[in-house]
Amino acid sequence: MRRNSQRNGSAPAEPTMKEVAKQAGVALSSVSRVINGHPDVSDEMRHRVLEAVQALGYEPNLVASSLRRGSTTTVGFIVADISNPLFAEFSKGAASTLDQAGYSMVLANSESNPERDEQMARLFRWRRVDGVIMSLTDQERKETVEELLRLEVPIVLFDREVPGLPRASMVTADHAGGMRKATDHLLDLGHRRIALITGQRRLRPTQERLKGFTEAFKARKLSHPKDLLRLGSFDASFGAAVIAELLEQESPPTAIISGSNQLLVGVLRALRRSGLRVGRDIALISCDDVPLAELHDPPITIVYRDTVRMGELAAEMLLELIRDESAHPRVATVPTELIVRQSTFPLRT
DNA sequence: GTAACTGCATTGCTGTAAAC
DNA sequence: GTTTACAGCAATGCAGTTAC
Repeated sequence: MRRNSQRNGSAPAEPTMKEVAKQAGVALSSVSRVINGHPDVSDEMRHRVLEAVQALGYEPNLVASSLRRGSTTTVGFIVADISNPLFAEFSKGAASTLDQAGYSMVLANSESNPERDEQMARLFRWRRVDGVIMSLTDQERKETVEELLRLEVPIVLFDREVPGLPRASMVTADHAGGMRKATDHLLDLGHRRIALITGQRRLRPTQERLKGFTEAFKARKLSHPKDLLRLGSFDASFGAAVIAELLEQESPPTAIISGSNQLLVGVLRALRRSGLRVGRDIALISCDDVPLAELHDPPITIVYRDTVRMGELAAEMLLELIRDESAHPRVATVPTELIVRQSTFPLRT
């Protein structure tokens, strides 16, 4: 249990606050006040303590501090895929906000495995984190929801909705609005055979995107092409398989909307295999701005959302719930924007 | 099986000294 | 005598370990 290993007979001992107090000739509580910037400390006391701190090379023990405070000043962060640039940006925004507030972030990768969502949530409960930010792979999985209910700390969900969690806020994007803009853009260009490929139907972004997609058709009194809807997964492999299958159809799509940057990879692979060129043979819009979309030749039109800001918002909302037990959970929605690039074109009839 | 102890830092409360 | 500023004591947190 002791971290002062020399007391166990091996490496050099790390000085404790008690030793600093002894060296400075003051009480332990005075050292604590100096270390923590308490206002009721004289300059002379501060000087003596800081001198002892320097002489001994004392560094605060956060484990001991957490024990006394009942707070680890740590936030757990569960992402579905650590290699996804979307989550990298989201994490960046959250980490920077948490850092400014004196909190550390512990990142866990669920590998888009719903069981790991549950395991990571349990691990964070055991670690006594002060709050959790997470992007659930399956927002309806019973075991995961039960584990989240056992977490007695505030939660902020990224783009997911789990009814019944008492202290859970949500940060999301206007997916319906973004999809409506993307669909309108393609409809304006004359496309009618528009394929929508996105994740599982039970996930909130999928439901919202489907809503925006169908509304765009409805507003023009057109029926949306149900045979071109493919809802199943955000994986590249799903995107590739679905595009290969759609292109085999008697009446293939003239335009595709890909629901994620990972799907986009699969979509592009399948299009390349089929010999179709984006922006010339088939129009393509993707969701979320990643380097692939911008650097692709031609650059790909995207539905943009500020994921760094989403991360910042998630952290701000979590800190609100951590600091104020009476604070009510809330939903923050960031706007979406269509960034038009050369991957779409007027349909030649 | 269970009570006592351990690690280490924080904080409420109290005491003391100095200033007015 | 009262107020203010500051310092110190002692209780406290909790999970693992040790002693009985």
